[in-house]
Amino acid sequence: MKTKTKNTKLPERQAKMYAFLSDYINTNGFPPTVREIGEALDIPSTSLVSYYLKGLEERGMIDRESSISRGIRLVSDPYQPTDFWADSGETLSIPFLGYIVASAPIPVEALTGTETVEINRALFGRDVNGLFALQVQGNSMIDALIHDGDTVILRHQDRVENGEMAAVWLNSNAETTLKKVYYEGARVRLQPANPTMEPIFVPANDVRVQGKVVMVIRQLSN
Amino acid sequence: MKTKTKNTKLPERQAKMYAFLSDYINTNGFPPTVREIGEALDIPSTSLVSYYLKGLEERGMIDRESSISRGIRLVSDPYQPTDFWADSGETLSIPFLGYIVASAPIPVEALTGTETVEINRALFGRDVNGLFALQVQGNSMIDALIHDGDTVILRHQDRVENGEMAAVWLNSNAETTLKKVYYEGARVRLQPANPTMEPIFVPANDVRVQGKVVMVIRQLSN
DNA sequence: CTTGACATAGAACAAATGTGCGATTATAAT
DNA sequence: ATTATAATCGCACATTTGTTCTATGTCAAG
Repeated sequence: MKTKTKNTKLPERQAKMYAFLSDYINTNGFPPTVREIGEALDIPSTSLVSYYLKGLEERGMIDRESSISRGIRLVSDPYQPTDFWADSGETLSIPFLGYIVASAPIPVEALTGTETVEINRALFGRDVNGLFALQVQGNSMIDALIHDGDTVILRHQDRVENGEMAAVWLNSNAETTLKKVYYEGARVRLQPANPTMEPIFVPANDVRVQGKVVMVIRQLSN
Repeated sequence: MKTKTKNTKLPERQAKMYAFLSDYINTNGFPPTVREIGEALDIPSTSLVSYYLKGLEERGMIDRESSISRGIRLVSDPYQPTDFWADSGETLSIPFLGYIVASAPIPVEALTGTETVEINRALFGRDVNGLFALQVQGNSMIDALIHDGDTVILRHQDRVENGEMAAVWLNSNAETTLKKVYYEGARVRLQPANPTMEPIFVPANDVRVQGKVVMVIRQLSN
């Protein structure tokens, strides 16, 4: 029996819509029309798009000018006409999504914050897409050489290469951790960055990669 | 930044129009309509606005999507968000002195020419003097949660406040290490950043502070 | 004065676009 | 089962909006 693979119904659609809006504005420099949104998200009626749009507006995620075409504005976004990641030449503005704690998955959907982390582009490679920043809370990731208060910058992706450090969600343990990931057939080896610590092994279907760790920044007293 | 009149002088009307476009987009998050432009600039006919718009497009100042409403995009608008991290484009060039290894003191002079590490000024406080960067070699500082290859940024000073992380040279041990420093009378307690590890105690005259750790940056596969 | 490029109106038009509303279906609560 | 609520669909409608076409005005060069 086939189902519609809909685990989350309410926020899912809205989140996708917001993502599309953000993406569209980035690439085009102006917001999409109601119909364009519908086409992109397979919403066949314009009124349904309106419906969702109203929802997003009520949540304070977007801002609209009534009756005017393309009158959508992302509230949480300082709308750079050129790029959401605010690639202003030298500096990258990486959205700061919140905190990463061992006891909860990474808040992927909650990209409502206006906060950003300013990093020099020179520190990154050419691919600066999908980056986001989290601040580590607690010392539970000390085996990844990550300290309480550190800022980690990740690239959102659900698959990493062998040996890359990733934020992974362990279903059975119900926790998020930062480890080097090695796929070894049906199981996955999670290797702490600290070479003096032992790896752990979990079934492959138990890990969910939430993003690849690209950088760790520790700011101390200044 | 401001646009200057170049070899081809931009007609007054078009310059004003470009300014208006920029302003409108920054204010509203989406471009204006032909008629809105007309109203703002006292151009009574839409066709005349089109006329100017075409001119701007031919000059490569704007980009348009034909036939779609508000399909205007500024080609080179250096829009700076004034409210956020103003001046976030500022970059600090921190001299890169070389490598820090456990077995040797920190080099005092910059070695190969003028290598620098580019860091965003926003990440630092106001005092940006005496900063220098070192790259950590080896895993000997793992108790400071510092990984092989990490870049540490230090401020050159020979005295730190209690609890601050510093690069210290231990005379008797003949090694450099990164530890939190606590002056306790005649002796100094060197506390690893990793709270699970035990501190070590050394005579006060045995430690030589080489600099205060201001930041740690770990770059991973990108 | 004539010519011709440039600037300007004005209006008509087709397409694009946001909105409203009734009708239908799904979901959850009672 | 029944009811209430949320989700969904279609479609018509009224504007909004970009384009085009014709006509006119300006002004410097020939």
